[in-house]
Amino acid sequence: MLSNSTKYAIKAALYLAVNSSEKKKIRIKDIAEPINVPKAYIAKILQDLSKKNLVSSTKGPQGGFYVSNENRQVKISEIIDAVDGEERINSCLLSLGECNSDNPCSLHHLVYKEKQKILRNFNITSLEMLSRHIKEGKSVLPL
Amino acid sequence: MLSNSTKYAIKAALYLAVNSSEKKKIRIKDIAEPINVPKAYIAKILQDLSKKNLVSSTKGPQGGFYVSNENRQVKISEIIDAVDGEERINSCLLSLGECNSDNPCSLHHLVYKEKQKILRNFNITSLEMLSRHIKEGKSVLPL
DNA sequence: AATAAAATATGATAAAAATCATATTTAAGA
DNA sequence: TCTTAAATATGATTTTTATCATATTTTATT
Repeated sequence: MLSNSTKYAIKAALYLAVNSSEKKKIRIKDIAEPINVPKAYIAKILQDLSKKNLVSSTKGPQGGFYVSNENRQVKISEIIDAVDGEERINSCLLSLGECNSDNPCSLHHLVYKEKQKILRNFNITSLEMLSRHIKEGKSVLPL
Repeated sequence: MLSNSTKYAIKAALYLAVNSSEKKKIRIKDIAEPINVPKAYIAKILQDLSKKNLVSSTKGPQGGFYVSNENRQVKISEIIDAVDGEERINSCLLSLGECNSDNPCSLHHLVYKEKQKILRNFNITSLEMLSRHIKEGKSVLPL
């Protein structure tokens, strides 16, 4: 459902949402370790997210990655789409080109309602909401 | 969510459910073309399914693959588990080792109810049910 | 201005998944 | 019993994904 890269992207973005701010930037190496993702790998992913303005960064001494107040409104779906592309998560389970209620693949009716709900949840849930959740101890940022 | 191999496995099993019987076996090459999957690739997958008694086969002239009446009761989940392993579809979205309502990852509450429903649908839906669906024109076996 | 600390850009390597090829085994039919 | 048609077993190749490495650019600090 989600690629490894997207999982890492979400973990990193959430880590930043919980631990960083405009005034508290975090260096690659200080992100990689707590979320347990190879440094060079998460660097590349964060660079992508930064270029797409989903997280923020500054170069040079005292630089690093962080989430701005704008970034806090970024939705989970935006991160997924940025890393995996919109195709992947929307595609038909059996790879039927146009799969919808008028032309459903054989598994369509087993999943489409639930899939719609999940996608909707991704669309309405922001980094801010999840980071609050984590800070309140209601969920866990893995590894 | 599903690997390519599992998609092919489901397509092939459904093709057999619709078109084969104990008396009408179908050769690899006559399956591969209509479902649009490379011959050698679908051969390997069907051999696996056959070894696990999810579809049936006989060697030699007049041989081929088919679904027995028993096979018709095989559930979609059995095919998925046979090809991808049970891990894949059950695993946490963020790869949290033990992810459940007591120890939820940050995305858990966005997906778990819907995921349970989908898994349940896979557990209760048989090849027979889907092949009837297809024969009635209510859904489409892709490609 | 010079230095050093950070991200950035680019690309190389490794691992996994998908795809392809072929020699072997089995069983029907002549 | 011989031939032939089929699956089976095994493994090679290709493509994609994940991972690692490094030279370049930017910017704060001295």
